[in-house]
Amino acid sequence: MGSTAEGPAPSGRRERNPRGQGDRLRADVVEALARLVSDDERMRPVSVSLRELAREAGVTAPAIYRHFASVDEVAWAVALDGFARLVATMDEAVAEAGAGTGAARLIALAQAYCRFATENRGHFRLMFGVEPTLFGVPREVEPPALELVERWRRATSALRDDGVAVGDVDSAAMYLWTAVHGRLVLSPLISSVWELGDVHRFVERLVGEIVRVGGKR
Amino acid sequence: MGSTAEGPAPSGRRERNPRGQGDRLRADVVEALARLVSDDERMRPVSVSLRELAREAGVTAPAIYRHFASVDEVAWAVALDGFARLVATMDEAVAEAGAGTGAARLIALAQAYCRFATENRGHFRLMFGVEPTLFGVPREVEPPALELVERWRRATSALRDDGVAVGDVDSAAMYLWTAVHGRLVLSPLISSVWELGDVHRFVERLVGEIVRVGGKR
DNA sequence: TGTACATCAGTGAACGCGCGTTCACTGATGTAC
DNA sequence: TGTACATCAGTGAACGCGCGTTCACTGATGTAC
Repeated sequence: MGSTAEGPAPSGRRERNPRGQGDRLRADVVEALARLVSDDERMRPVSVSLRELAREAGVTAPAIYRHFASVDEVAWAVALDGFARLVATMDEAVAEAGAGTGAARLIALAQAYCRFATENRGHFRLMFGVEPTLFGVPREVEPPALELVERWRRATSALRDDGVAVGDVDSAAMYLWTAVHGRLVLSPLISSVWELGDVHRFVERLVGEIVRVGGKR
Repeated sequence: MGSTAEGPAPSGRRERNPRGQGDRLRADVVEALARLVSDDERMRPVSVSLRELAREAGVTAPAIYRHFASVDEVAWAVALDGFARLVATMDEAVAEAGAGTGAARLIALAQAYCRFATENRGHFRLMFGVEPTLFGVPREVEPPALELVERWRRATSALRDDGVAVGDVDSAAMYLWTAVHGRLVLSPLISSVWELGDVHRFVERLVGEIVRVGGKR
């Protein structure tokens, strides 16, 4: 799906793709939707029209049909792209922190998760919409989510490298993920109330508590 | 705002309201939107048209304008109603568990939160939309959210009644709320993966961990 | 090397539809005298 | 008690608009002979 820089990309007139590479429009359309959905200016709801999407991609509306049956399909592609990129980001973060302790790697993983969420709000919203549907079409969200589950689980069980007795790995991983995710989702509602510092400090505290509960072996 | 039973209400023809009570349509419209947004059959996205809303309320479109300037306003009313009802539900649950320990009351509070979320998915989605906007209109979400914050805080600090040394109340309350909320939001994605039992067991475990970390005084 | 043809990546016009919004109206109910 | 009037709670028709979708088309580029 390619890396989708969600920055302020130009949305002017496109130049036509060369012969063998019509699929490039597909990627362009996915990027266009990601841009629209994460546009802070307009703060639009998740609903986007096919014509608007075409405009953003610099193309006429019927051209979309060559690659997607509907806007729903594009939204699904954006979500899948988001999962792939989030997993890649988390893997990179863990690899970079490879030299440190297991706790350091877990913190790096969680912080990568938070960074992705704040830097790719459009993707994040599409991926984790409260409903198991995107634009009204039910999707099989679990398979991509499984990749995430695996990362949290691995990083949590790696705490054992420090000699921490992590009891139930699944339970601890779940606990960490849900707390981080909930904090990300709730933060706009309560940012001014609960002055717990930024998300990264929150993550460090959570991991610290898990380690403390587990205790040293 | 009245109690909005989100059940399968009839949406046929309305009979006109008597003279002094035109405001009853206002409540009817709010209920109609809550019904539409939480309609599992159609699983519609958050976007609803004013005409569709009018149909659901059994009224013609212009009649909406007497009470609301736009669908956004109705959505906001639904969200506010949801906050009020959630707070009321939590208060009731705590009152009912009043005889038990502080931990029991905290568990009752959290479980009431979960019950509301699963039984009022439409309200819940509107209240906690990832974006701090409803239908594109930015709203002052923090004031109603403050009521919730206060409840979590009070119930958490009440753990002291059991002799539990709750360190930083805000921190513990935040931790519990975000974990519960995140679990609710993520559950459709991972329900089959993480077999941690139902939400209520999850809540009990979370509270148990807080108590364990705090320890007895 | 030239030429006919096929394919590809879209365009532009057109359709019928539901939308938000306005406006003048209707008819039931209350109120003043 | 009767009657004129005001108000209230909506209706119904109409507007212009953007939408999703279809269709025939265009013109550039590759391929066969």
